[in-house]
Amino acid sequence: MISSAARSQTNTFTVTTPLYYVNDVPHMGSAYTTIAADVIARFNRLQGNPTLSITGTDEHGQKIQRTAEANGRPPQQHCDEIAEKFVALWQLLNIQYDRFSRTTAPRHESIVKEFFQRVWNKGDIYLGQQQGFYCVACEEFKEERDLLDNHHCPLHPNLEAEWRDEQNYFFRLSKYQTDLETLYREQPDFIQPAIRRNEVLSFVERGLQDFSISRVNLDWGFPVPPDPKHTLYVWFDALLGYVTALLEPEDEPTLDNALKRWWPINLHLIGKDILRFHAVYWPAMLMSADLPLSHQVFGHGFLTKDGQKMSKSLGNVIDPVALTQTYGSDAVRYYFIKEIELGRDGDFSETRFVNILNADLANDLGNLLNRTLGMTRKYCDRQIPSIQLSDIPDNNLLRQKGMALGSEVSVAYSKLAFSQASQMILDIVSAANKYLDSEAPWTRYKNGEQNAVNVILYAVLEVVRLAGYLLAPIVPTLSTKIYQQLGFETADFNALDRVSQQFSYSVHVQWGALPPGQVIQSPQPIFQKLEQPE
RNA sequence: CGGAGUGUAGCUUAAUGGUAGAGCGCUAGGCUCAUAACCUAGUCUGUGCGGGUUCAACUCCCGCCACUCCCA
Repeated sequence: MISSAARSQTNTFTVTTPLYYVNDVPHMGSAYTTIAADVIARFNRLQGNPTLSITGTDEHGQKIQRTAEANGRPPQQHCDEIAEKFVALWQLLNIQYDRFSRTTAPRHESIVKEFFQRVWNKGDIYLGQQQGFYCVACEEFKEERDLLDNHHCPLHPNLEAEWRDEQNYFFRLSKYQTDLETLYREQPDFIQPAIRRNEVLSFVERGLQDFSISRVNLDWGFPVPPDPKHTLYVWFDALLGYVTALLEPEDEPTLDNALKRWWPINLHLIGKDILRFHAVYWPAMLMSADLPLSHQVFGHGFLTKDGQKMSKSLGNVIDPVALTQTYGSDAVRYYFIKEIELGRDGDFSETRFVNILNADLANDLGNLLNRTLGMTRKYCDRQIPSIQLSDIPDNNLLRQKGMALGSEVSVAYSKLAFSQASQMILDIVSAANKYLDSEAPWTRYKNGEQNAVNVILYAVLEVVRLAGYLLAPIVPTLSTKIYQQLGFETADFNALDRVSQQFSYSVHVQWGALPPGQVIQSPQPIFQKLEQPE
């Protein structure tokens, strides 16, 4: 949960996705993390908070070097090509990031050097001997008992772990055992959700060991400053990519410059597989460098497809590019945000995907707007009915729900309970459909009850407006269409800095922000129904 | 081997020990303002398996099965 304590005084909000490893093209899991991060970033921008959204790519390490070699190209070229694919996917998914941090960027090396020096001066780095089997795919040393009989890593059974006996530089993680335990105790929200926190706690309780932060026989990475024969371990440099990302483009790459505005980071949104790096190693590194810690690490769940783990060998991976090209960014964003509770594992089924989108966005919400605008055009001369808010009785169900909705949904967003937020919004939409049916404004119009018609139509249009506004972090393009058809012609929820001025959160999250008399546009479907694949 | 978690209808999911609800899907009826939509009803007769505690168990206890994660 992002409590108010987890915000800095100026209300700035800094969120990161992982810097994705460029070993392969982006997969659905990366897209999922990034969508969620984009939603919380957009929610903060909508509220008018200065927001910095960070993503990027992690490009060093032996695995990258070897993949590039296998493809017959220099590592940098390989990284460039893959990074480009990430950029393209984020654009396709309508992700609004502020920084795309690449760990091969020259300015990143400056930050890493400076940070390393601080930790070095602290005496937290020493030269030691590391022996063991090394899985290049994991970029980790493995205990022999954890390997399969043939010395293959269980996670990468087609790859033999390599015996290494080498001098490495180590980071004194063990020194921070107590400080970390204090952190987890005093700041219980630091790791979310609770299940992930427990995982980390039991890991730390067993006792932390220093970890190796350098490799020899590896060129693709930054040299260890005091000993260039060694190359810095990929994770040490990758985590610092978050810091480099904070630099303004024109800044000199120094720690001071990086940390002056957006530090500390409010939220690291990650997949549960890289929890330890973010919840243990990273805060310890920051402690060593005497820097304030990030406020929260949230480890979300994994995705399955049709109930099965996705894997290349099974050939059942979701291609996020193809999916988005087929169904559009709003659809993809909505499905993963609404149908899967962040933090729990979730399933993707294409049948379900199409069903849910059609039911929620085309039928319930889209058609609600469409039918109500149609009546507004016919019964109210294309204008939002001119009523006083007080004309809607206190016991009007939509009014009651509508007045409560804004703050309830805000709380849900703040807790990263996106699924709950969208569910509450869809609930009021459903209530509006029932309301229309029971009030039957088409009959009342024929009976000459114009005042009643005005009240009914206003209440329903206002529900749609409110729903559109509150859904904007999730389905910005859809929300834009809703606002424009309601007569807010310049609305564009993909331009949130402007929206937060023009349609301020404090006003538009309230019941009754729809201006009576405003001229509506002709109704157009805001979400075309999707078709089931063959 | 150890530790943690999950298992509810065809699918996704709710339920301080107290009538197992909802949404999607499917079927029928209604309505006619609407994107074959919406509303209502029905269907779906489901708590992984076996014991135990209790007036009462999805919930607590024991064992088993299946799946997931952690074990540097």
